[in-house]
Amino acid sequence: MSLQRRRLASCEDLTVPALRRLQGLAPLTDSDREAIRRVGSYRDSLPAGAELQQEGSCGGARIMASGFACRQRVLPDGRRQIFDFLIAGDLIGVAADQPLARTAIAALTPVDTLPAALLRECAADAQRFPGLCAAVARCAHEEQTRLLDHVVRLGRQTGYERTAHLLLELGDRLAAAGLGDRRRFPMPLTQEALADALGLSVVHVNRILQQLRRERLIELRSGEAVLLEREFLMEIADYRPRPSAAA
Amino acid sequence: MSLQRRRLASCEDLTVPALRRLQGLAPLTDSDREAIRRVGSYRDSLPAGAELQQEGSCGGARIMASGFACRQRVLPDGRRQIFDFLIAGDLIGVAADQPLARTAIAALTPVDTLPAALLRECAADAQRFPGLCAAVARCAHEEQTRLLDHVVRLGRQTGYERTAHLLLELGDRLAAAGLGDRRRFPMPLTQEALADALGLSVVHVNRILQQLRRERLIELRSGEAVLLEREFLMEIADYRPRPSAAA
DNA sequence: CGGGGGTTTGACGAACGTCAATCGGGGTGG
DNA sequence: CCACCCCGATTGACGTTCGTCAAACCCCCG
Repeated sequence: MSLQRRRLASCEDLTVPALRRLQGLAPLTDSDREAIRRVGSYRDSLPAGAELQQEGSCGGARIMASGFACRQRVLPDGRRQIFDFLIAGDLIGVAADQPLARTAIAALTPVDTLPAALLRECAADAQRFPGLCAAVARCAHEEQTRLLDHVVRLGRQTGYERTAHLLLELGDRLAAAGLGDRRRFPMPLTQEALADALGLSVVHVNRILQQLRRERLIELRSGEAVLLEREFLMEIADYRPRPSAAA
Repeated sequence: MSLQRRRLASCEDLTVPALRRLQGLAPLTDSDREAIRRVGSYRDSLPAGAELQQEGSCGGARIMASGFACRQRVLPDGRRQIFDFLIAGDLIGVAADQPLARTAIAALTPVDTLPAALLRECAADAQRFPGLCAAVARCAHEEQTRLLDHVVRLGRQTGYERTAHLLLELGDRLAAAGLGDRRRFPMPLTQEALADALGLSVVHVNRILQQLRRERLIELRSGEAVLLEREFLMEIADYRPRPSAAA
């Protein structure tokens, strides 16, 4: 495995996105926060393309600290379908019983994860870590909600609508993780990754992006996306942010 | 609501499909079986088109006794996406916490359901009803697994492959519920329902079915489907039955 | 004998995929 | 510093899949 584990200097705290994310899902107590902070002493770095988890087997619990990954399935003839993207603050293998949690996971960019075996224990102890438990449940919740949206996108929207919808969703999620805001956020995904998520070909995704640019609805360059006309995009895509609760 | 509740004559036992189905999911004890049988004293009959549940709100717990229903979402412009079909023996609103369980449910044919509030309580009491609990969990499990398969179908398979895949899945499920076998089973779904599940237009579904018929891979008439070349269809659709466990 | 919902068919156009070539930028070795 | 290279982005040409419109058909049922 091309995995690199490093002890962290205390200055670079990779638990920040996770804290921010989980706090957005449920109110956290001090002990909740402390439990999350404790997992931040090591990180595992993986290169783009690495497989974080195989389908079926559920690896150890982890927190995404940086980079982009995806849940995916690869067909025998090489076709790939991406179920969902994973970004900083997302939990892996904490609510490990459901099928969605057992999909294969692959790194789309270089990825840092924090091994979080502790979290799994804490998440089973609702007495001492009420906020953490709620947040973990809500995270699985949101994943499933996104999967439902994904089905509608793939089944009943055009490529143009799908693309707009996905960009809006990514913007909201990244903003919730503290990476940029809903209008402007990091977008290091290749058009191939987008295509495999949207059920389109790379060439067609490229043309759709060109069109969105020509129409001055988005900008997309050097790893950053700008949604110039966010409101209009929301209409096009029939995008309605799902309530994420908490405060 | 166009709901009709009737007391049942003891001769027509509508719990049979549920018993058969749940037994296939987990070994049942006598008390498990008894709990299931007890819900069978009333049935609610709904006509095709009726809404069993609205999106978001999770109605009372029920067991599908007969007929076909579906989980669905309708877009503001009228487009509809079907997430999953519900058949005899399927549980509704028992594992009510996950988003998938809170989708809208509509009857596609006349449907009988058994009000099963009792079941929800039993399913929370793992001491007295171990098999029931396991079966309920596994039912939710299978639903999510089917949703993942559905995403792959919609995103990465052609209409032809999708259709074959869905027919195979329906055959396996109906056989597990004791309705026909995997080669020959009831198929009262309209082509419009198939289209809304497969993300295709009615016309295109019709042409795909015509082709499958011309190629002598299936027969489909008067509410019954026959998979003439099941093995070959499985290859076409890259269909692999998911392990359903138990015995 | 109508009527209505579902199915089937044809004609046409739009959405999307494939193939292939080119372009462009960042990294790397000389 | 520069040439090279590689991966991803872009573009054009062309073919297929799939959607839409509209009409006909069929069957079941009242």
